[in-house]
Amino acid sequence: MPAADRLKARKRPRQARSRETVDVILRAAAQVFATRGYAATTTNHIATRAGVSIGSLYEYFPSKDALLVALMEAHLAEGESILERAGADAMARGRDDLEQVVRYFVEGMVTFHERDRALHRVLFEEAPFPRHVRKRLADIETRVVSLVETFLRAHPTVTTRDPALGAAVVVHAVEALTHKLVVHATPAVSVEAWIDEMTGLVMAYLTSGASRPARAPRAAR
Amino acid sequence: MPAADRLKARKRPRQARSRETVDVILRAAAQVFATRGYAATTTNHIATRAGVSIGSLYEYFPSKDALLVALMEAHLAEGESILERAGADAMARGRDDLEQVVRYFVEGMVTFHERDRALHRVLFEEAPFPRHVRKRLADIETRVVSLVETFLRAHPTVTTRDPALGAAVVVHAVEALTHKLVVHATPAVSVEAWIDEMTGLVMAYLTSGASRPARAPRAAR
Amino acid sequence: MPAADRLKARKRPRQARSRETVDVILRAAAQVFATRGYAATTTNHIATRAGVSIGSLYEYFPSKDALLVALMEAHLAEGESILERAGADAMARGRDDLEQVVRYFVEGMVTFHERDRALHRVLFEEAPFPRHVRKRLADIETRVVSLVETFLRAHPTVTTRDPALGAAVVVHAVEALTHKLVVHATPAVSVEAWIDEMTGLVMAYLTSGASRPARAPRAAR
Amino acid sequence: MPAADRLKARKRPRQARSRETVDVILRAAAQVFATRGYAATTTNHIATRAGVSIGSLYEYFPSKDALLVALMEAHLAEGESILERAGADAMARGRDDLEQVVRYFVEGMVTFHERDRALHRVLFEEAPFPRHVRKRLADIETRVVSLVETFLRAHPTVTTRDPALGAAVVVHAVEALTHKLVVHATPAVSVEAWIDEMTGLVMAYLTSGASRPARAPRAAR
DNA sequence: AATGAATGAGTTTTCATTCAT
DNA sequence: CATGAATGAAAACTCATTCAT
Repeated sequence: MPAADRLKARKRPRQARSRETVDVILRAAAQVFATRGYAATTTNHIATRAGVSIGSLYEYFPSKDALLVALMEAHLAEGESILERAGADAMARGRDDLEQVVRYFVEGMVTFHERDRALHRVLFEEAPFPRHVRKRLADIETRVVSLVETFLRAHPTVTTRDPALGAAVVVHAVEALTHKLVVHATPAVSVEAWIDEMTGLVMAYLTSGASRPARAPRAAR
Repeated sequence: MPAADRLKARKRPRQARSRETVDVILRAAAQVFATRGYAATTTNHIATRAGVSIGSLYEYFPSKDALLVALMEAHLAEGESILERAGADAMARGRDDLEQVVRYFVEGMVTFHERDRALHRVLFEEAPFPRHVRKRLADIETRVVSLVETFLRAHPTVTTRDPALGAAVVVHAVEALTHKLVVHATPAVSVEAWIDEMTGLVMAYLTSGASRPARAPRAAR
Repeated sequence: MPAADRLKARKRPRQARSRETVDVILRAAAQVFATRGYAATTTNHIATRAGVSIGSLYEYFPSKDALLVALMEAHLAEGESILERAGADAMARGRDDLEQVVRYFVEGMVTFHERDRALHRVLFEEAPFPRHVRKRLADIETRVVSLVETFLRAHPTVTTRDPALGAAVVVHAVEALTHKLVVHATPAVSVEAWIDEMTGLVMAYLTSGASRPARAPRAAR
Repeated sequence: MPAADRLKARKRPRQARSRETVDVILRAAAQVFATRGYAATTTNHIATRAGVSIGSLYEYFPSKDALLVALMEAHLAEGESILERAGADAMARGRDDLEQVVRYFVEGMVTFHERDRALHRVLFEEAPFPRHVRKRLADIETRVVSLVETFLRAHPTVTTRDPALGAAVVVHAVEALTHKLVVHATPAVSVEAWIDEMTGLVMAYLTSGASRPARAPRAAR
């Protein structure tokens, strides 16, 4: 098999039966990866959990990593749809209320990360992804950043001087804080409080005239 | 061997020669883990790179993971010392200048993450750490958070209503953004600009009267 | 299924459509075996190449090796008919011309081997044949040898003292040299030149009074 | 591992212990290949037969085929030394006695093939050799052919018109007939009688003025 | 202490074959 | 009869770890 094909799913299943099998396998893979972590997961574990023979698994996925990639693709697709919905909601509620828009964005991000904490953790912290999947991730992030940038430019309340940089800070800060919240759970703080704080953080940043020109280079370390 | 000992380094080497060997092995381990990733690294690779026999490696480290743990310990120790120095610098320059303090903190964090990007990445994104190491990490973070909290409480300029929550947001935001910056390098933006932005973000947050009481619970997802 | 039946073709197909299917499968098998070699050939490759489902293939051939046996049977049948034709030609042109007879025999052998070099190679050099197929091969060879022996006894020009032994030498020499020529192609020499040489070799042997009584046993090795 | 290295032996063993291990493994491989055939042999069979762990086997041979290649190399080396000795013997006994020289050559070939019939059979009839090993074989054959050619040119008794072609015929005929004799054993005929016949065959060919110019092309088949 | 040969449990993966639809 | 999804035994191979020297 060409090395390049080792990450793609193998068959477009045609019969209903096999589409079911693919689903069962993917669900099992999500569970097992999430529970045992990437390294400790074996294809046999997944097949067993799925109640399917190891042969059937390889019928549809040519390697352990192909399963991971399939899972990631599904996860990202879900993430995009969640964020789109958040965007639509924000517009509906009125684009004038900056804080409301920010809040929807933050909530969307949290929802996305919460969907399946454990799986998310494996996908983003343990999995050895190939270049093209990492690229896909970066692309999505870039797209979100430029959407936010457009929004910032259009909005009168925003005082950020460099909207491109500002958008990057907002998106990454929210993404990273959410990741932290969800993945390395901080049990002391409620999800709602975190959402408030993130909203506050972003609002303060956007309306405080931050994003100033750089000062003196930092001292040698 | 009791399972618990499998992660501790085996010998406190007393003779100079032994200490050298341990260093050589650790340096080799850092390089190989960073280059090949955790899973693809074998103990034999490390031994070979270190110019030491596999037997000698096991003389000092009882398992592959013991190497990783040792590396992490060293990395964290370095991190702590960097942040301590940043703290001292900040105090020296005058605790009144809030922005300067924040800036030192941010710079310290960036310095820490930059030390060895590739190794940092392996340690924090790929490595399967045991409970007690994860705990050690969380403890350090908690310590830093409460230091920051104390500082916030003491500082008159800070308007944050809930200093505990505010400290957590600040520490995690800076940590997470720095991680993002360093590990998933964003080549378009200079390190200096990022430091400015993070400083601005934190300053805006701390001086804007954010950290308000929570509002209505978010809609069902 | 009794093990003994695993090598026989499964159905005598009676309907025209079935016979066609069998042919398609056999042709595909010949191509795939010849191209990829025995070990690297899978029954699925053959079914795909034949444009037939794997289930249908097993409808007609109970195992991978049954395909090989069927191919061999067909190959041998063809070989026998080629040699028979060569024999008939020789008789027609006059049995007195010993050289002409030999030449026809040699040409027949070359023709047989040339039919499908690649398949021939797989069948005779790679394939793991069961006892009864190997026996079938040996039987054919024996039959040819005894035909040649009869001819040698009858022919006045032949000086060979032990016609049985002589016939074996002639048949095996021609067979083996032809095999060499065809399978491990010697591109420098033309097929025609080889035929001449083989004819010359056999003629010289048959008319030189060779096949003498054995001499002293050879030295210990 | 680079694909190219998968056929080379892995380690030059340095310690005496490991050289022994390599020998044990090779001997076991020869036995198992010879007994079970190429396809039915597994690396575990070989390791078990050798009384060695599978890991040790892979310590020295990176693949099943690497074992086969090593065996072939050894076999060919032995073959060359046998034929060299035969050549030396022939020269010693007097280069004038053509028949004696031929006989030594034939005996050398038989000795070579007889060394280990079963292994020889596997090596030459079943084994899927890579290009470079096949090349090595062809090279040796070519070398032998040109030695024989030189001899034929020098010898006054030889009437062959085209010594290059004649040499090829002689070498391949003897090689192929011997192969036939030894591998597909013809139990009815004694080895000594075969040696006599082969000697007679070659003598007749060399002294009969064969190797004539080609005649009319053979009829279309 | 150092060496490196030896170990073998454990993984991934293939593919001939079966059988429900 | 045809289909192709499902099966699972079996094979190659790896690598953390041990231990005789």
